[in-house]
Amino acid sequence: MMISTRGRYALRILVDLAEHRPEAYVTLRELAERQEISEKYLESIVKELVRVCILEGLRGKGGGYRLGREPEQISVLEVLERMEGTLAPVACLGPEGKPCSRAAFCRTLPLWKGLDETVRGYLGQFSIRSLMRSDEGGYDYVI
Amino acid sequence: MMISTRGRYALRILVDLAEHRPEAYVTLRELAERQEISEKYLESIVKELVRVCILEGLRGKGGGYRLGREPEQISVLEVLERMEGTLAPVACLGPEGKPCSRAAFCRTLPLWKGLDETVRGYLGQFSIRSLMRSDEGGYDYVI
DNA sequence: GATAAGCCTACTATACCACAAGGAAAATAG
DNA sequence: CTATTTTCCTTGTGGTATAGTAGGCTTATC
Repeated sequence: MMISTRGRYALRILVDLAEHRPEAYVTLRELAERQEISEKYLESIVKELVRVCILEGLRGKGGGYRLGREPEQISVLEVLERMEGTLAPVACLGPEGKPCSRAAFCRTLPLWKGLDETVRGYLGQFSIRSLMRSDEGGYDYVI
Repeated sequence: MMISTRGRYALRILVDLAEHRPEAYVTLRELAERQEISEKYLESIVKELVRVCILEGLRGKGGGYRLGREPEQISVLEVLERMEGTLAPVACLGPEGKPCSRAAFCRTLPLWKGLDETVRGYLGQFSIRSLMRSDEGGYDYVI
């Protein structure tokens, strides 16, 4: 499986926050219940999103989490790359990209480079806004 | 990492076989040495490729492995799907696709479906032939 | 009889995944 | 000031998958 729960849950709670009371703070408990995700596990995901300013956290009563930017300013690609570490199909294209000794004559490297570009190009088209139900971009599913 | 060594090694040895003496049988030892892959580990990969008739094995002296089809008839997508089990980005799109209870209102499912189609569309363009070196003289065994 | 695939079990080592536990720190209400 | 709320932070844990390693036995071919 290419996308782990960390990336998937992150997208889901971001869309949830964008759809429910965008300026208010929503508690972790409320998010976890609505999305049917373990509260403690979700905490570790949300922590990362706060760290990179995609989310804002507020402590104390009336606190919780809200989006750090407008939904259209949050790229699906960025969220997934943050949460997954990398989306690169092979290690030599990853962030720690240690150059492979066979790279000069590797028959498959161009294939992986193209795949990487294809995936990033696809995911780069979407924002949290484009995943929302209210959006008119063809993702309007009837419940 | 999205593509494991099983898929990557499989592609590499298929291209290797396509480039070196396409009609002859090549021993596992020769393949392993040339591709710098552990012989025992490669055995498990090759076994699977024989099982699905992408490779042909011949026992005894003069035996080894050769392609079971022409290089242009072997799809990169097929090889990777065989070796990786699935390329689906999320479990609910995989082969054992257990339908998620949230599918009806899932905001991200269309995203994953599109990603799956994008990846399969990209990889479906390539064959083992298209990964072969064809610009320099020595290795170009065009059939 | 040498060679080499085919098949089998078992074992290690590492890493990541999906979560759980408990407490510290900060904000707010009374 | 105290109690409550809620995030923030560190640590641990069981399970699964990856990437091998090791060895032996069978079968087929030259």
